[in-house]
Amino acid sequence: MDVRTICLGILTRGEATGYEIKKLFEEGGYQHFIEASFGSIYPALNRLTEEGLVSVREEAQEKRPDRKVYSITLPGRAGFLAALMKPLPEDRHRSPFAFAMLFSQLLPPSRVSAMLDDHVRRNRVLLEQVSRQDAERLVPGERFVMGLGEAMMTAALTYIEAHRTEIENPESEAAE
Amino acid sequence: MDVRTICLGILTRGEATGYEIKKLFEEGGYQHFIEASFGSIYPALNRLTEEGLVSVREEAQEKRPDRKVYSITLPGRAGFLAALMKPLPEDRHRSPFAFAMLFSQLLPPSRVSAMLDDHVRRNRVLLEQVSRQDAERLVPGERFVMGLGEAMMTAALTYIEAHRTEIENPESEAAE
DNA sequence: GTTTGCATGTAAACGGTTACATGATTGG
DNA sequence: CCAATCATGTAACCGTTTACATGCAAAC
Repeated sequence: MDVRTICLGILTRGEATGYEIKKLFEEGGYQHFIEASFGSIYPALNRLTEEGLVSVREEAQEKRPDRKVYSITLPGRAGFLAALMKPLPEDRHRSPFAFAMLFSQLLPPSRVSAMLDDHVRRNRVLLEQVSRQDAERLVPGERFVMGLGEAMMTAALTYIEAHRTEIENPESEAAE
Repeated sequence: MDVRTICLGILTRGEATGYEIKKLFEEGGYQHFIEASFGSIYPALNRLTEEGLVSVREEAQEKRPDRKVYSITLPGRAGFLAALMKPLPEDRHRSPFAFAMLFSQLLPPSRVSAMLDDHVRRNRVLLEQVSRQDAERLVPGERFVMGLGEAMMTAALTYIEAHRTEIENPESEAAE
């Protein structure tokens, strides 16, 4: 799912600036599944404007930099819907953490523990950000996605806590 | 985690051809966390060879194309370890599926159901591939990672089955 | 007879990240 | 005083994907 489509989707919820879109990626509770950087958002928004899928309104502000507020247009809505109607790209979960764990026996146990701690910490932060969202305010789709993220991260944390000793201690023999 | 490092890691387990490395990504039980295409594997292997991190042995075969069997060298092992000792890139879970679900109320219910079915099916295939691995043969790190993948995918499937009706039926009112 | 498996590679295109540039204001 | 927040943007770089090229053998 490219940044253009993502921006379009966010704008179906209401107008926003590039800056606000980025914020949403950081604090909206979607962090687990989507993200984008300024370097991709701003060009995407400009291109969408050229193509007439969004419109801009420039707002001068005092004591704050000027902002460009983007709104989705009718062709934009149609284009977004069309994008969701064709086959979605596959999900991809790229995990340097999991990759590294594959080789735990080559690493000093302290390094393995540090990686586990780090991963657990990160996951907990994400989980908190999800649970901080006010469920009342969300549409069913959002509730569903956040619940899914919560379920997956909770499962990961539970699993890690239950099994980390198996790779932290260079076990000699397992009694099976 | 770039393809170079991934190839290096795989080769710590024993020699392999580019083709076999790709296979491993498809059937090794890591699918959930790592993948790479031929277009990135072959150039990576060539570069690693130039840099002396791996060595090649060319094998002529009858009735099969010739193959290049790669082995990791001592500098290669050192380089790999060094890569795992420095801070890992963050995990990223990019999910066009989750993104689309955010907008379920804009879509025809049949489309939402189809997306859910599709996602469930894909997850089940992945899960099967993981459980097909012979745990006896795996090192602890591998068992850990596959168990983690299993836990996360199972949690996702369970969640989806329990909550899909909430976005499949355009609920009028929720009784909270 | 067509698809699948084996096997390696290249080139172009793509999408995205990172770093840089600018600059005022507010909070710690 | 320094860091963070608000706010937009560009350019270089990077790694990867996609499509293409080649070709035989076995299985269906």
